[in-house]
Amino acid sequence: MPGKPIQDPFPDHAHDHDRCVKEAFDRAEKLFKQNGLRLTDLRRSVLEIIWQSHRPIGAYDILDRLKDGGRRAAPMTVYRTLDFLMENQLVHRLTSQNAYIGCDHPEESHRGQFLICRTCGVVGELSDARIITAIKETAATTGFSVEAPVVEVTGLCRDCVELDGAGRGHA
Amino acid sequence: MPGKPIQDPFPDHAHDHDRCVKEAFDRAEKLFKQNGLRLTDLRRSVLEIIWQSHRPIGAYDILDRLKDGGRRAAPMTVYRTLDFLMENQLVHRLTSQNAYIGCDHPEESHRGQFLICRTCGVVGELSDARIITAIKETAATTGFSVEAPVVEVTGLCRDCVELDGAGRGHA
DNA sequence: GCTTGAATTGATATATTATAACATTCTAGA
DNA sequence: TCTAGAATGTTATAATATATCAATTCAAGC
Repeated sequence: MPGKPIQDPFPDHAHDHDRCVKEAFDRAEKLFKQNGLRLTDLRRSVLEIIWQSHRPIGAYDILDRLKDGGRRAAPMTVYRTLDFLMENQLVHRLTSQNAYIGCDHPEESHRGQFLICRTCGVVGELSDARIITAIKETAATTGFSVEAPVVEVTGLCRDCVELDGAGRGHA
Repeated sequence: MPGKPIQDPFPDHAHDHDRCVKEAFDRAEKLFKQNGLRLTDLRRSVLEIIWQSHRPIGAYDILDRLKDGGRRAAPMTVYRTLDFLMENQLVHRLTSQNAYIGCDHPEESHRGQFLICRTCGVVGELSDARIITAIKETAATTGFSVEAPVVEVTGLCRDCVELDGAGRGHA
């Protein structure tokens, strides 16, 4: 069994998730400092909730967890915070899931392409030039100029393929 | 100015839309006959409403038009009918728009890739093997097995690019 | 420290999209 | 004609998202 490559976009079921979270916060803090943004308690909490797993989470689930954490909150609270985090590329919205996922490279402006495991729910983000090129060139044959490609792919992740889609929970 | 190629997936702003509608119905009738499905008044009406333009239409807008047409209807009526039409590939759902669009090749089981013009709202459907291949192969590098790729691309269509995004209404 | 304006958050209401559950009607075939 | 299954009607509600205005907090300059 080969280990997970360094640059593998898809989190292994047995990876060190605490490290993911720590790195996500480090990146966020750096980004906020650089851009003069405020990393408020609310934003920090929402980001933390989103990074509790590699599964997309819905706005109302985020809301519930905020309340569990003792914070007064309404839907607007969550949506506003999500909008802010998305503007700064710390979070992406998966339109096919009505749910939100953390992004591990907020520095670069991008939309990303997402692999969503049907069984375990884990999401991996790609940034593949070949996919984008194929879309742009195909679109161009009909004169269409691409601005915002949405690519969200459901299927089975490496680990769930091995389990033949039996599935099991994990971070 | 070159004319629109025969197989162009993107409808020209000045195309003969009556012909689109007629052909859509011909295809639907053929499909229903072949598969022993019932092309009821309701299904026919919904299909007709959807084909009134090449722009995606929301379920509640369909509902309104059904009512305008003198039909009693509730949201369920529309959603059930949409589900049926989607099962039979006569209609696709655009997840990024929460809206529905007619499909001109229901014979083949497929998901399609969509070009959505930000300005005029018109949608063109692609079936490009290269895009799918790029997605599958990239996914495979991380062991991910693709089942249902969602590709929805917003941008500017040929006509709106020429107008520099000024836009104007049409079928 | 104080003031002030902008950013952030709170709070209330409502819009939009979609599904659940059960009743009734229609239709094709025995 | 009868009947079973398909289709539609009906009512209620869930799930997702936005609009609006008020209150609070924060950072910068005085």
